[in-house]
Amino acid sequence: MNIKDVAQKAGVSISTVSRVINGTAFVSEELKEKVLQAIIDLGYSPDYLARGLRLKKTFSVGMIVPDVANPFFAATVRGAEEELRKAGISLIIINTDQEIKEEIDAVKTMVSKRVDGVIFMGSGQETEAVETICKNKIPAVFLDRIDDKRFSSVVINNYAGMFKMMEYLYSTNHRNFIYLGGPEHVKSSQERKRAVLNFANDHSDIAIKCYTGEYSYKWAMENILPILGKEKTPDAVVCGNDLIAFGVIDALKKKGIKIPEDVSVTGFDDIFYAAHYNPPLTTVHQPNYELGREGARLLLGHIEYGSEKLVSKILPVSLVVRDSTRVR
Amino acid sequence: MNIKDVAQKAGVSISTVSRVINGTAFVSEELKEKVLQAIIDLGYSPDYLARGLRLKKTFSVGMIVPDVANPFFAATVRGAEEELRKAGISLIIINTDQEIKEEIDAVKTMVSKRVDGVIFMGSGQETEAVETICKNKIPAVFLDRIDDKRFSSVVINNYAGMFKMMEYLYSTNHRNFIYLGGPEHVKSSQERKRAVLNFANDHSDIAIKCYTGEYSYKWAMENILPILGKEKTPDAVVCGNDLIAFGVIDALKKKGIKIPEDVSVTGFDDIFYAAHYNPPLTTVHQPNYELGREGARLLLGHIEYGSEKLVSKILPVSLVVRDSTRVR
DNA sequence: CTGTTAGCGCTTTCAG
DNA sequence: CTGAAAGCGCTAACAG
Repeated sequence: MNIKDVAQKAGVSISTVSRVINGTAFVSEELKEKVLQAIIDLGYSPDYLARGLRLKKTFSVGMIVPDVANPFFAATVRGAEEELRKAGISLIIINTDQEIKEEIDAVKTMVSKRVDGVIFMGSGQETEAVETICKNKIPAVFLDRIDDKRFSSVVINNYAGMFKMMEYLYSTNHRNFIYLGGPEHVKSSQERKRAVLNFANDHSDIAIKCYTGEYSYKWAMENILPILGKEKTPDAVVCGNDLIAFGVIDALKKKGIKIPEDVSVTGFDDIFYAAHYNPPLTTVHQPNYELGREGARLLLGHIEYGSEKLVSKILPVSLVVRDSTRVR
Repeated sequence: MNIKDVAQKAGVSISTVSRVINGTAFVSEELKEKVLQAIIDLGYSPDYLARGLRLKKTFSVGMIVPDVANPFFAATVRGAEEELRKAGISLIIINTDQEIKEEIDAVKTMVSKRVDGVIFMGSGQETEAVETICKNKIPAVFLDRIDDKRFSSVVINNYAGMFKMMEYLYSTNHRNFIYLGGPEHVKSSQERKRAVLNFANDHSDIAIKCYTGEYSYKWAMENILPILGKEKTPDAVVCGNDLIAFGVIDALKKKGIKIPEDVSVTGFDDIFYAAHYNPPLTTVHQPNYELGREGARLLLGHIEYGSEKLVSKILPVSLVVRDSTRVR
């Protein structure tokens, strides 16, 4: 079932069929009618592979993401897919678990698939992967991670978010902090930590201890107690993201420590569950869905208009005060 | 940059290059060496479009899913992607929000993209979409929805899960129920409701009222209070899924009704947040990740081995008792 | 063991 | 306004 069959059935040439499908040239009403009818009769649908081969376009973009099962990334994927679909482009996703080898493989796959562009949410150590993208001149936009002058990116204002959080905690009389951050090599993680540190530096009455590890529930769960063991109990445990905060909360609760009565705990991301956790989490809201949308839009700009203009968009965040913190 | 360039650089014919890439025939060590070197020097990677056009394969499968941003589906997508990736196949996802029109469009896109297969999580009313899949002879497996004799499927044992829940509640002296279920036309929803009804029928001392709507937090939140207004307060509100349960919990809490002291609330799905909700939710655990994996495996069987054998796999579920229910 | 060649289904000159 | 034909990059006969 191909364009030839349609042409035959309609009694025209294949070029005519192509022309009515794509509207690339005028075709007399009469022939157009016949062709359209033949297409319906045969249930024909054009082969995007062949078209792509010819046009050097695949009408698909790849999204490289740490883990779709993580609610944080899921929303971003959804935003991107929706925006792309509007433009008639489909989304291929690959999960990397932030592993460098997987990221490289993912990019190679994208290259072979000849995707029209790539949306990349990387580990922050994706140098080889990035080089491959560069070498193959694939339009790409980076989300909330690396900041590489050669690419467009959209990032969330991690620094400002965490700074706001510190301001709030300070204003509610928290002075003694433990900071539990994400991986050292991840951009967002660095920014959040930098904000905490800078704020602390500006206030001589603040005491703070920083630990970094993974952006995960499990890591926090396993490490907060040992850490707490060797520090004096803080006023607040400030966490690099909500998952870490959840781990901290659960570990502390199990230990009989009350939140927020004994210690305040804060997160970052405001994933869906944050509002419903026990206790509801004070955190920084970030527009994940928007992140995906904006990324897709930027990429579309590069693809459709071949826009060479690099854009770095910064999405604003906002503080959400709930019940995991209290005035001291 | 194509196979011809490589051939030229290596001083061999394109077929030789093709042969070393695909290992489809013996090539002398000498030439193989040269070709491999040329590939590296040029940074060549084969064009899957062209290969696909020739082979009539795209090495990609489509996954049609209501909403990746929904944690329930996200895990399934992840499971499928992982399994598929192992087999060198990539995953194209499309969100439909369970809208029939979107489902049909999604299938059409898949047809045009000539995906090697489709994993479908539909609304339950996807007849036209299904017909299109049939007509185009696309290998497909259905997940947790429709049960159509023409396709393989993997479903979660919804009936057994909800039945277990009712048994548990009955054994803990709940007699008066309100059931808040998902959409009438969704298979999983029907099964869950059927279990509730059957159980109730077998026990003359049970009183129950059933309401159905959407599998969503919002719907539950908006509807539970009006419903409660016209019924006498039940021992338990049994919900079609966790999202509904969350909505119910939040609505009741806001109204000052205590859970589980005043009324027990149960969910279904055991999404990540269920364990951390306030209160932690008694629910039925289902293996979402496994669902995706199994679906992918079945599909791979159909694609790779052209297996015509239809398989219907039923994944077991288990009851998870937490703190949103109490013995009465 | 290696090279030549014919398509896969489509778009797009180039003629008419 | 319409058709014939070339060619996108690749694989797989077929011939040597």
